[in-house]
Amino acid sequence: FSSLRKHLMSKSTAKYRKDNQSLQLPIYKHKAKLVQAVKESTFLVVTGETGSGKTTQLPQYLCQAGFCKNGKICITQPRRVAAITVAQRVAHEMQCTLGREVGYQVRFDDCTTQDTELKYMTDGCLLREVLADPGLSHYSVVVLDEVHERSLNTDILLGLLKKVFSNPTEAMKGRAFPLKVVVMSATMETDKLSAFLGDCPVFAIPGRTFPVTCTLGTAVGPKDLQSTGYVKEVVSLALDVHTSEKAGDILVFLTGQLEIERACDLLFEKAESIDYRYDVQDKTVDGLLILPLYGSMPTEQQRQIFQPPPPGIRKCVVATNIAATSLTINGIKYIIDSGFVKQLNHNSRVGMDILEVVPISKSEALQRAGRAGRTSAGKCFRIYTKEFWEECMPEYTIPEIQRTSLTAVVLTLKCLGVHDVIRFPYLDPPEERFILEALKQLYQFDAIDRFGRVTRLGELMVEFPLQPGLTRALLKAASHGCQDLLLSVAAMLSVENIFIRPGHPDKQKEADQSHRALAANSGGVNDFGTLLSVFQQCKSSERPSAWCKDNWIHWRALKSAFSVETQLRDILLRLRDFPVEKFDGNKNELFRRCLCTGYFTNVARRSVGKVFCTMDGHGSMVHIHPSSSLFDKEMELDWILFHDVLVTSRVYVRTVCPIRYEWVKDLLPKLHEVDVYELSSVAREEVTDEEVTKWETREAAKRQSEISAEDALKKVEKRNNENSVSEARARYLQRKLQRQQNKVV
DNA sequence: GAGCACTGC
Repeated sequence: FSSLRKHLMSKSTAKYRKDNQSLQLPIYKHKAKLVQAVKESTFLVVTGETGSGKTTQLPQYLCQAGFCKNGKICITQPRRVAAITVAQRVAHEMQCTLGREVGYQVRFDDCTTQDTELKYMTDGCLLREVLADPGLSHYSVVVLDEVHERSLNTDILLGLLKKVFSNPTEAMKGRAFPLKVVVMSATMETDKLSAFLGDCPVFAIPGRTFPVTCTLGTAVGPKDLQSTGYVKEVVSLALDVHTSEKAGDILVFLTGQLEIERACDLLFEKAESIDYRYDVQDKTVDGLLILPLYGSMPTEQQRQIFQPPPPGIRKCVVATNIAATSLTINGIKYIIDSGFVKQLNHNSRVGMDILEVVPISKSEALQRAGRAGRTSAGKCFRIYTKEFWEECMPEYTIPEIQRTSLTAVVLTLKCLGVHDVIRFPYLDPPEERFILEALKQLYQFDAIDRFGRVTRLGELMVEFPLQPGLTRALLKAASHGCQDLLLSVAAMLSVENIFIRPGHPDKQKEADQSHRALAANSGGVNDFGTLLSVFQQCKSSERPSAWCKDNWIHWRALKSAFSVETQLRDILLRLRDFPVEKFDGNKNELFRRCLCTGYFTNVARRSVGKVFCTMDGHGSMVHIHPSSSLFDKEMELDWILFHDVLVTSRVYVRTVCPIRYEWVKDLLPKLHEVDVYELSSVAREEVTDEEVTKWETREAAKRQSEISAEDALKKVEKRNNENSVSEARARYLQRKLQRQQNKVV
């Protein structure tokens, strides 16, 4: 006994010895009560601002309290880097090797072992795990962190966990020990969270941040909702701060690469004209270091941002929203907030995703301001007026689940046995038409049947970390034995843009020329083929990174495409269980036919001149984007298929491939045969066998009067484009006009 | 005749 005791004691002192830092964290005082709270209830909401130590300490407390005896403790994060860095820190604090007692799991990187007790992972990873093990049998505690960010995956996990306990499934009953759920969030909306989880207890931990004084401005009012004139304002404000405020770095929030480059140019121009001998009040500041920061920037260049500036020099980082959550820059004391953000919204009226500039929410504005108070008191200068704050900025950002396409989510839920996807317990339910649209698309892909039940194909599809359309095309290819072609194309389409297009006109020409050459080398007939060829050329080249540089291709993006391709290939090998179909034709045609199977919702036919009309039931008028190899060849085309849509001065389709009508002839009527309201009634309730027979009889009757492809065509072409796509375009044009006027002044 | 924020599997 004594030796065992000794062993345990040494374990607790060596393994869990705290350095002074963690004892000083605000959470430490609440340790006993927190552990008690977790013991006493199934759900617990823990709130605490940045600096409270909840992410690093709470899991350790639970581990020490014996929660690891039965199973692991997992802590989810919305981002990869966060999962990895937090795990590293906790492993260091517990003085153990990363990957042993403390580990992390993110896509492509599983750093855990059988013995891992604390597992930090991305929310997406846990969701995949739930698919394989709905009872979460390996875990004793599930901690959802950063819930206030409302990431799509976290929202789904939250609903699933609630559902599991409101109506324990077989999987849960089979558990040997109870599961505990801790939901951690910054202070906002905690009442709502607690109410959602059956009025569970809320535990508040004080944060350790410094006060940030905020001031409103005059540059942007309610009338300037679409204005882009704010760049000039932001620049002059930054210079004001620079010349009148004490030492401390500046962080400016803008919306995109272009805006940032323009602001940096302006800043550079003006900062050069400052005479630092006389103008600057704080004599410790001798100059301004201007640094742009956005996601597609090379990683090396991004790293520069974190270097402390030379003595006497003030750093001014001009960034996108990437600096709001993903990256933390030390030493920031001043924030300049434009009040806008670029956001991808799904529009179910036209069935398209539209990237647009919108005002940020009040909570987001607070978040931005908070970036100035991490190490000392700070100041935040907002360029918008009080009226703008009150009238144009919503309280909270609309959660992702309410503004994205739900096709993949609905399929995941269905595969988890959630039949009624409309009445699933969402913290914030998405609009019903978003769900119906998803059901319709899944039906069209043959992933679910008319009764909303997952088909064999749907079960296969859910295994792939891809957009459903791409998965569908890939599985079609696999059944024809030509998966190699689609594997690389699917990988290329699911990573960030691989074509580099620099800002300087000379280099732009050079890059465009390289890209055109790449398209021509691949046969020059379709953009999907170009992607395939780029993938193959780079992969077989002796020095792939050099090859990318020569051809203006993002090496970082291509590297991830290689990993994705390997992963997809592994999944395909593991499944192997799909029907094999014969096809006698050439490979090029087969390739494009497979694409049609996944993209028949993205088909358009040329109507007048260079304008194409989509066949998705909305009849939107679209143009081929100038970056496409088919641009300027429109008159030779009839039917096309495209990967995505971009709304700017026109509605553009990108990544295009010519197809033949015969290939989609049998698929197109699918777009019109199913009535979403029919699906809706099916979606709401479990279907009995009796009902199935009833439906099948009806369906048989329907099939006789089935709508022909030609009818579908006529139906679509009648519609015009008076919808929100043109609204979005009008907004873009207005912005452009204002930008031009701004330039003239 | 070009204007793609940020995540994630």
